[in-house]
Amino acid sequence: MAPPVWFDEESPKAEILQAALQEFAEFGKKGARMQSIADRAGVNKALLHYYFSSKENLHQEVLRRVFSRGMSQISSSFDDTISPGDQIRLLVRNYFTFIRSFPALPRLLITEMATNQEDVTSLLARTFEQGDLPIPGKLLEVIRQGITSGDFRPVDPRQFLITVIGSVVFYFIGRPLFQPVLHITEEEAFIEQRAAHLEELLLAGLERKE
Amino acid sequence: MAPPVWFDEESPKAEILQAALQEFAEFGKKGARMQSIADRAGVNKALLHYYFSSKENLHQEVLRRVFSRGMSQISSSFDDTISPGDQIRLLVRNYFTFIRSFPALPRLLITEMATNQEDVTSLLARTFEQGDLPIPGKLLEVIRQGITSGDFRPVDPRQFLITVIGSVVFYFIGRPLFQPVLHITEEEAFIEQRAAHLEELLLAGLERKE
DNA sequence: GTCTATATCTCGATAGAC
DNA sequence: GTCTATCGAGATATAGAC
Repeated sequence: MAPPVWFDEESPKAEILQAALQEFAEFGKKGARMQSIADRAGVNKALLHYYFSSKENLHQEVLRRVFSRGMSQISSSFDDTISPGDQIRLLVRNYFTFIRSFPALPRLLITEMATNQEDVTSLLARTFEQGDLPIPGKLLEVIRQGITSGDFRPVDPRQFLITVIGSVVFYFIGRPLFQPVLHITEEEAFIEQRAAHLEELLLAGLERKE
Repeated sequence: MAPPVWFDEESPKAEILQAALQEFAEFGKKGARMQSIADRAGVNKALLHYYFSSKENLHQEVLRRVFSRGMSQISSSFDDTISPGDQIRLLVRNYFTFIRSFPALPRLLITEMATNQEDVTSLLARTFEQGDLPIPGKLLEVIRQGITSGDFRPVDPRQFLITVIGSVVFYFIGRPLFQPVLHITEEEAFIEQRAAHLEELLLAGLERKE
């Protein structure tokens, strides 16, 4: 699968950001090489420093942009006119589709969460300040609605949120591992199936039994 | 929470392994520093090379030991005399408890999966050859049982497996992030609650509605 | 703004005394 | 077996020409 284009301007700056995104997602902050980023971007290594002054700073810039971009994309997942159950379905489906469209993103964030907790936390905090995050804000709200309307079991929305993100994201992190171990032959089909599986399983787990 | 002791012998070798485990879990293979491992272990840096010759090799040793240790611990989760539903409950509960007892483990493996896929894959392959892994082998079997007995919906066991691991593991990866963002004040209680939540949600999602 | 050349630094690894 | 001292590779960062 060809890497999706996130920074598609034709300026060198955009090329560098795109290349850096790839490199960081693949090797993590420490593992990434400035030379390699320069090569991918087709520019000189010194230019990276001209535009972003340091590797540290470049990394911050990439995270910041990808993150806010991702958030706004998720926002479109909500539709107040449908039932809580359908809203959850829609959200899971859209979140899955979004992550699928950029499978390197979970790795980028996970690696960051694992090694550089403060950075991500402060990044999140800053994003929070700029406006409401649909996740978790909106999701939590929908679950509370479903509980009061009697559609859902009385689950802790925070727990459910973590479960959704974890189960969606995890496949794309462990992908190269699952393929051999679980004998996944046709991956495209398996991924399609996974979207449906999560939608069904998570909703069934949430709904009250009658 | 104090880091659990995995290599509790008092030999320098064990001290180094324990320290390396912490360091690798925190920073990944590339990010880990031999000097820092030596400091944690309270030994000289040269000793690391004396015992393990290279960073690469030390890393391999840590992964190998932790992994086989973890696997044997999970094995005790199965009990053929109870219903498929209860077996799943038990498995989720035990798996959760195990991960909880060593929260650095997910990070160790995830960081590895994210940046160094080949290493983990080959490690898994080798573990496979030595005998059956309870996960996935035994879990897949239980699910198939439950489906034929009519207790479970006809889910793909592989999908369910990924969902279980992902949702259990994810909290411990993102922990430092969730606390501020989700306003988790009493973490011990939240973790207890999470075990119950996963048990309920995953089983409810799996069971056939009547 | 973009390049070449080079300085500087970090870190894994080794040599050698004890 | 354990330490001190140091080497050398590889990477970030900068100086300076164009």
